[in-house]
Amino acid sequence: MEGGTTIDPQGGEAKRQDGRVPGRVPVLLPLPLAGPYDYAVPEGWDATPGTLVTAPLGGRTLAGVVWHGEADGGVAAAKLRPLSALLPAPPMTAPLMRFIDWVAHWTLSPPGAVLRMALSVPGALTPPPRRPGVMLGEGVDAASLPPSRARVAAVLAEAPVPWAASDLARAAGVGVGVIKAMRDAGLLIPALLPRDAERPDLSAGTPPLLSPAQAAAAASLRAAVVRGGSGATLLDGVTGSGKTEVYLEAVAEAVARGRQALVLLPEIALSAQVIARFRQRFGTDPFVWHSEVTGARRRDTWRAVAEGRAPIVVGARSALFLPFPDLGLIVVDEEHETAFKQEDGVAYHARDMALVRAHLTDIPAVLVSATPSLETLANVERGRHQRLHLPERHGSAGMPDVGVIDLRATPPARGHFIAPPLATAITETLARGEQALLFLNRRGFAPLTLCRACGHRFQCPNCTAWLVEHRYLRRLECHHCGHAEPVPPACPECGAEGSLTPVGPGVERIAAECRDRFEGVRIAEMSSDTIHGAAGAAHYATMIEKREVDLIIGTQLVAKGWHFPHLTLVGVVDADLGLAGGDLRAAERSFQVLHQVGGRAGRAEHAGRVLLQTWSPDHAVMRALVSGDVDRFVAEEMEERRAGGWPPFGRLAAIIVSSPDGAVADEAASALRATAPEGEGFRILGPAPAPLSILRGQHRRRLLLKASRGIDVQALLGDWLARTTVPRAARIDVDVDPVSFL
DNA sequence: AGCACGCCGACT
DNA sequence: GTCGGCGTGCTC
Repeated sequence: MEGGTTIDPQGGEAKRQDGRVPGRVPVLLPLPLAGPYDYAVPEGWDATPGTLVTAPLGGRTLAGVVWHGEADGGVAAAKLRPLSALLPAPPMTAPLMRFIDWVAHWTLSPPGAVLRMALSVPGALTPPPRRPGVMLGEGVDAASLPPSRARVAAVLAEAPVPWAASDLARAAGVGVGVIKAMRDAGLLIPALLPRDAERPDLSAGTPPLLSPAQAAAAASLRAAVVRGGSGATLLDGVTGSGKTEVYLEAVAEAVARGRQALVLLPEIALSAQVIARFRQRFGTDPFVWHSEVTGARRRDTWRAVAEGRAPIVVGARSALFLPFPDLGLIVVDEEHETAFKQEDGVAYHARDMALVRAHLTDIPAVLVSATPSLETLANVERGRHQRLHLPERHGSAGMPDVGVIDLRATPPARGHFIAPPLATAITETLARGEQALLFLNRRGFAPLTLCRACGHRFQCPNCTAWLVEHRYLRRLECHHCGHAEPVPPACPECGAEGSLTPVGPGVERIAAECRDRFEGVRIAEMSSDTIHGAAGAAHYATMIEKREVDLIIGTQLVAKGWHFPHLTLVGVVDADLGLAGGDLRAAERSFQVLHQVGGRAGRAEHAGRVLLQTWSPDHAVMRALVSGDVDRFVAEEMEERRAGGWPPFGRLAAIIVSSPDGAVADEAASALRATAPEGEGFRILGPAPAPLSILRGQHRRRLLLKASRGIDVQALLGDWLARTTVPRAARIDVDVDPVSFL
């Protein structure tokens, strides 16, 4: 619709009623600039909002998006440079542009920094070149050819379209060499392959057999998809209650209506087994998106999403910024996982932003978890989310029997970490021919190495952290910055030989202890040090399933995305580990992890057993795990948060000051303290050194804004930071709704 | 984010 | 006398 024009008294340029000036458009570039830049539109070009363009900036040419809203007009017409080109890519939709602005505002990031996440696909903005293939040459007579060439000709006669050489060779049952030779002989002529233009067929899969409870939940979610419009639903139920089947029905409904569905998973849970469930349900692989999808695959996937050819995308948090033209549903599985929180760059929480994108797109969202976050439960209480609760599935083994081992009463022997009751349980389990799992969320052999002669402790040169011994690699590693050094033969401080002592356990050390204690035991050590990629994971899964392993010793990696049918005992080596540090969510998170890893125990016929080694068996987390009274734990935890004004009943934002120079960091932090706003309903806490006060060579200080829910945190922070001048050499990062307090 | 411009140390 | 270190500032 053409807007009428008025005269702009300032600039003298004709301005239409929509605020846009003919021949001038705002363009958002994928850079951390304060906002869009204005460009001149060459005569006859159609540069409506959302159009992907290239534009000159300084000496280079960048891809960007013609933004919505008014051109800023503050830049003189004479200074404008013309757009370089219109990109042959589908335009960005209005809801995605609004989403990008929203995320930028929420996180106090420049909008261009957010756009960068949506355009982080080099090469995808122009269509890929069509790939070469072959067709049958004119007048080629199959009858006159030798047998293998004749078979190729027959295939081409049957389907006279361009074929990729490899596909043709396979179809004809010949080697690619034959195809090549025929092409060289002129029997086959080059022909470009058509572009992928089809949405894959999703009807070949197997619809599941649902329990009545599942069917009811699925019907409810399907109805929400059919109805359209925004609204979030929490789908919860214990492991094995069949949540995945239920939300896959909602996905099925969305794609059956020709729309797209996005399923977000924490990166760690994007295992081959999860992808396989989608394949089984829909008969074809979903489009997968995460940080390790690179190169041509990444480009093709982005393009397929943008062109609407990708009906189902399963991805990690960054998939939230994909350019879906017709998104109909967003599912966030493992909703409680902290891996959804992006810490560096634009600090956003993918679960929360998924709710925003769904709202702005006017489509439903589903949050899925066996142990929902308090944030989500609070939203259910407030009536903002619906809740669908799945009961335990009929005929399933039920919850494992959870017990604590009080380390005060029955401590492990000196230099050991497995207490007698756990050792006994392992022995019994293995004697029955069943498998056991020992969980310890700590990689390496020992988290600290010290010299018995002089007390020297090995510390990271770049971080406030101990170096972790990795015995197989004979290295000391920092788990924060990647620094690594060989284990020295003598103490670097006092020169004593043979005096270095490991302190505390990591999974490697637990494995060593088990090899000593359980004669002939076959151990699988599972951590990010031993499992590389999907193939590695599959290898372990097969080995365990075929019972080539008796004892699994693993980090958090074993907690998710696995099904171990012969596993009946889970031992948690240090159940207190996650509770240290005074983190706001330590108890909640600890409960979630232990609940999840405990869920690995048990098989179809009978419940498994979980043993928690702890120094504080009376802690609320242990009591909740033992009693299985999750509701009570949640209620108590909620009450504590409510009383203290903590999230989800109050709001937090962290202001992180960092500098290579500690004094500069202090100075900047004091400057912020001095200009800190004061008023009703909020407080500024700090500055304090961050628990990891030096990280990757950066000295860090933290301030915390704690506010009641009515406070406009963004406005408060924006104003505060604008008023404050900090030393050049200091960097200020804001993390709204922080998850980590490190 | 790049890229240019701009002032102080080790080289021919 | 220069080459070049990266601090600071700008790009519609």
